[in-house]
Amino acid sequence: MSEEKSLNFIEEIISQDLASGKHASILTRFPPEPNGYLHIGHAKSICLNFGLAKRFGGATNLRFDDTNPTKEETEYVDSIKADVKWLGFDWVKECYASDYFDQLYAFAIQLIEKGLAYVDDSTAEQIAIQKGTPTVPGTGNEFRNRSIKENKTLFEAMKAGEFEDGAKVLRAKIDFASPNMHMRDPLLYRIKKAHHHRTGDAWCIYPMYDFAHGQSDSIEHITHSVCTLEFIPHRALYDWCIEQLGIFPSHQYEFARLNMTYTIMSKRKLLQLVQEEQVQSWDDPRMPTISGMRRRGYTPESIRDFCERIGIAKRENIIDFSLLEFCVREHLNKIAQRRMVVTNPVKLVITNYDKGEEVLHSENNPEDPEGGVRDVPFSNELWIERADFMEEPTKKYFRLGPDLMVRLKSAYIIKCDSFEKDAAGNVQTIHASYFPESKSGSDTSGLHVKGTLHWVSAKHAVPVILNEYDRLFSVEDVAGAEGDFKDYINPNSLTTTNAWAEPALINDSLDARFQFIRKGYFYQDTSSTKDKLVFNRTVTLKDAWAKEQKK
RNA sequence: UGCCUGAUGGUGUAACGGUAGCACAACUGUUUUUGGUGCAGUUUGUCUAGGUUCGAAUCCUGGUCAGGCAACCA
Repeated sequence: MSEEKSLNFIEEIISQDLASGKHASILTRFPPEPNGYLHIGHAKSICLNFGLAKRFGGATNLRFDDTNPTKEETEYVDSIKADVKWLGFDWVKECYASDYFDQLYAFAIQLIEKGLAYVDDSTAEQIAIQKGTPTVPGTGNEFRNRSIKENKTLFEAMKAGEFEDGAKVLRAKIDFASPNMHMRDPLLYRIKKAHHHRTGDAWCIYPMYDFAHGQSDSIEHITHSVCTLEFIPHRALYDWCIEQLGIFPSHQYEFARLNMTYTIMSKRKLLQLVQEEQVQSWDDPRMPTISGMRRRGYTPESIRDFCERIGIAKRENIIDFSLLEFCVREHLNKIAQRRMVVTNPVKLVITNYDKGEEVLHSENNPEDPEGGVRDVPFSNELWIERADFMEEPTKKYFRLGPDLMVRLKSAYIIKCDSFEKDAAGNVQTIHASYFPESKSGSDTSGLHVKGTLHWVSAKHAVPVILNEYDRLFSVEDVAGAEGDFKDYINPNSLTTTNAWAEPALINDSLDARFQFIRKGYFYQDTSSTKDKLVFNRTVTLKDAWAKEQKK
């Protein structure tokens, strides 16, 4: 018997609702506002909502919460759809709150007729003052006593465009003494003479979140409406609207949103980074956006795995970025094609190699026996990493140095005989001799070495550009840090370098995943072309040597 | 000094009155033609004070701490 994975608290509720017959099947929804690009926090919500439906045999709607025309754009709608699809999920219906504007308007009229909503002429400031404070009850005002007839006439006039923005609002008549601020006569509709990305200029009044979200859930017969913790105080109002309107009783459940170390999860701040050109775009590979992560080389599988591992609960959390990195490494290790790329090159001459050149073979993925091999040209002049040579090797240094031996990956064991420096004192050329009988795959030399280096043949190498990324911010808890979050931007979050690559990369497919041996996982950037290959580093390899060096 | 949430190793997350488990991180060892991978192992935890009980992370009471709650945003 394998142990079943325990249910999170929402799965617990659903399984009880199904068992008790409260619902025959479930319907969830993912309800983004199209005012920005989706980020990894949304991925958590997407995996939750679609995952719930998948697990319990239900379905999920994609619904755009587009009730604020001044912030929303079609560009965002398109990117959101692309991101959800890329993550591997399909919605049963594509919905828009704006599709319900007529229905929502009718609901408002219904409330007015029940004496539960009124038109208020107060200014925003007056309304704020009259609301009181969390510890002091609100007062309300004379507009609260308007007749049903007058309210209806006024609301119709609002819809007809007879008033300017801000001149009037529609409010629910609930309770100014409520300890829940959201129940102190919340706003239902406001006037905004703005162009909507879908309804154009058909409307000049738009419903507030609280008068759109729950009703949209209800109209679609959403059984379990899952949102984040900050909406807990809204639930009373959510339920109030549904009850007063007598419509399908959707229920809201709340879980803690995702926070991660060294990054931010606020759409507003993300937008700021884009607008102020701290990053290049929404899909800059340093961004925690789904599109940024895609461009950087993260796989949908690894993001889904991550969302599975972080779990769902109600307590605030901040997840180590290293968990995400673990997830992507774990997947990429299994699927990435191995290639050799040298970034900071130094010339290695094999003095006793007189064959000129030969073609060697190297496995594409040691994790995958079926992965096959590729041709790798070898010659007497190679590029190796400068960091792989030390004039005066320290203890535990397994690489090259005077009289030291290493294996060249998939080639031969070599021994360093001498080296030359330039005028500035930098090592310029390393001379070595090779052992012909140590050839990979048919090694009869009996030699054993601790280090294996990657290399490229100098005359066969092709130039590539590497974008190597570091964390976007220099502190763990960016949102919790004092002052402006932009003060913590890591100035070295992007390093672009020129490198030499083995020629196989030229013919590799555009969306292939690579591991550049001993360097990390890389993915071709959207700007990459055959003439100018550009790779983004998705994530480094674990580096035990770097840790050792710090000691 | 209102209301609402919440509190389990460094970080997450389980345990539904009965052995505090799992993952990541960290650290050992081992394997390895990637200082990668794999494998084996180690370290670290129930906010606090009482109470109920044979037995409490779990139930009760008080306290402490953290977060949220006021926008013509969602």
